[in-house]
Amino acid sequence: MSTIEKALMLLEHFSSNRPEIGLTEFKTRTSIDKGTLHRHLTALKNSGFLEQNYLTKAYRLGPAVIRLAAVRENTVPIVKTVQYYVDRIADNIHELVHAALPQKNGMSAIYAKDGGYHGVRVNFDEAEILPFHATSSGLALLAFNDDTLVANVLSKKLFSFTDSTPTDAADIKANLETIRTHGFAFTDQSYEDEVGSVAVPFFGVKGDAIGTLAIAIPVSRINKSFHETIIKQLIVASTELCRDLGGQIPTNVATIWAAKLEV
Amino acid sequence: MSTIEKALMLLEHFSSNRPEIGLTEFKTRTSIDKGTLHRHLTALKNSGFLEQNYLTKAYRLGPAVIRLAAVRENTVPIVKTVQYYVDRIADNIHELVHAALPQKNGMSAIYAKDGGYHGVRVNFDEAEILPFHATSSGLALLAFNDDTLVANVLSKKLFSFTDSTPTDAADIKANLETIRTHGFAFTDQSYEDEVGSVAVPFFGVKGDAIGTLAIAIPVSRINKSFHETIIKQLIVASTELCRDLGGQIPTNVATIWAAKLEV
DNA sequence: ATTATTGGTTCAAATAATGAACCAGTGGAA
DNA sequence: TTCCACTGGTTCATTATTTGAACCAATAAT
Repeated sequence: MSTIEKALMLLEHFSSNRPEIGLTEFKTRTSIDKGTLHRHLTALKNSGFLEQNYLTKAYRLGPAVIRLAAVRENTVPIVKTVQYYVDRIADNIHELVHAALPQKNGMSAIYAKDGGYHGVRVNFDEAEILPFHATSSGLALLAFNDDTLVANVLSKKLFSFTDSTPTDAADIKANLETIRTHGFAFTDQSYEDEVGSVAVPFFGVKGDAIGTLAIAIPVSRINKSFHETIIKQLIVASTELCRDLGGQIPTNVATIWAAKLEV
Repeated sequence: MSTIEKALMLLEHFSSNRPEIGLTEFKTRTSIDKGTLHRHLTALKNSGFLEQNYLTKAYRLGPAVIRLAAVRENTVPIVKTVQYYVDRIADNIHELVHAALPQKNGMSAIYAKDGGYHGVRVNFDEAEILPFHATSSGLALLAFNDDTLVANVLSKKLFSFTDSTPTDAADIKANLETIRTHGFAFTDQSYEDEVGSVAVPFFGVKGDAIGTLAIAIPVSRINKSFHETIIKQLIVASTELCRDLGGQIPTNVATIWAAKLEV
């Protein structure tokens, strides 16, 4: 792996829950040598990707990422486009809805809205990395993306987050096949206890999954008819979203989805 | 310079006006060897910072920057905070207002609003790099930031964008001194012909300039009383913005600004 | 006063980056 | 069809950078 990739991997450790990370914490999290780490962090700082809390010396993300995101969003306005649909679904079904994009080691929610007025809520950390194998977003993306990504993900150690996290590569492969025939993915407490989720992919110009729309619900509130409602909402939204983004829904997926909507 | 920094410098070439760049175009723009370039671009692609147009093979910014910007904005919500003030000023004075943050080689507008209903408008490319020495944003930031940044900027070749671009280091140093005593910066067609601009800094926790609020106007519409109005608006907004961000206005600046507002 | 913990630095050894020359595919132009 | 020019991409010996164990300095805790 190149030095560049090693350095950029460091940025993956930041999330809304962990906005600042010191040198020593990086060392424990990555088991990279302190000298090397310091050099990399300094390089990222010099490039504006990190800045340092001048009191604690801990590193946090810098202003360069703001500029780049603005350019990216001007080029491919996914976030802006996605917001409309997430809001709409959240308002309709009164649950936590989010859209996520694939990153190197999992999905990252780029926008979320909790349309709920329930006592029990799903806790959600925006911009956290959601592992591919344990979340409906991740599985939905894997199922409709390159096989190379699947192979890559399954070749690594699959961490177990709850008692229900699937960690067997063969099981997951079989599940992906099921997801492909159903046109959506769902999980039952595979990432967090008491939380289930449903996700559909949305597609890019090549007809490959470029992101997902998903809903997370306390398992206590899931039942069959609600499940069906959710899936229909997701399918309709993803279809419109693909149109907005100039993406192409693969014909077999389009057929499956059309059938789901008729029921 | 480290390999990491060299690779990350490549990302600076992207802007809203130039969202996709191919290998050969990179080569002409950077005069880095093609082999090296390809390795770097691939590393950035593997890390999610770039992706490739599958038809043209040109590179564009990838989804990783979206996630990082979301984390950064959750940590330090500058963009969101700044929008309110930019909008307010734009609505008041009916001109093009923007807020900018320092990057490695210049300022980058993170938000802009054109409050104008004029026939003549200032053209503006969001997320473009605005050179420190030729724009009021850049000068305002230099004047109220570290001397090391100033030295760094002035040590490089100062490109001339118009006949009025200041390119003499001594002249600029003198101008920065003036800016410090006035509490704001202005330029007259130093970056684009027919366009003048005024900028004030806003400050971080250490009392150092961390960004700027600025207004760009066709020179034909500038006159003394309008100039004064603009400066007052900028000063008030920056003061409130610093409060919102937990920043500290250096006492000497606060004194100068207070005097300006009384006139 | 002592120890543990933080961030940061050094320099020989190990490794990865470099770049000139190469290959392969595509789109005209003769 | 053939040729040329222009893409993006690859190779491998040479070269330069990265690496990491040991070190330093400053601060916080005992």
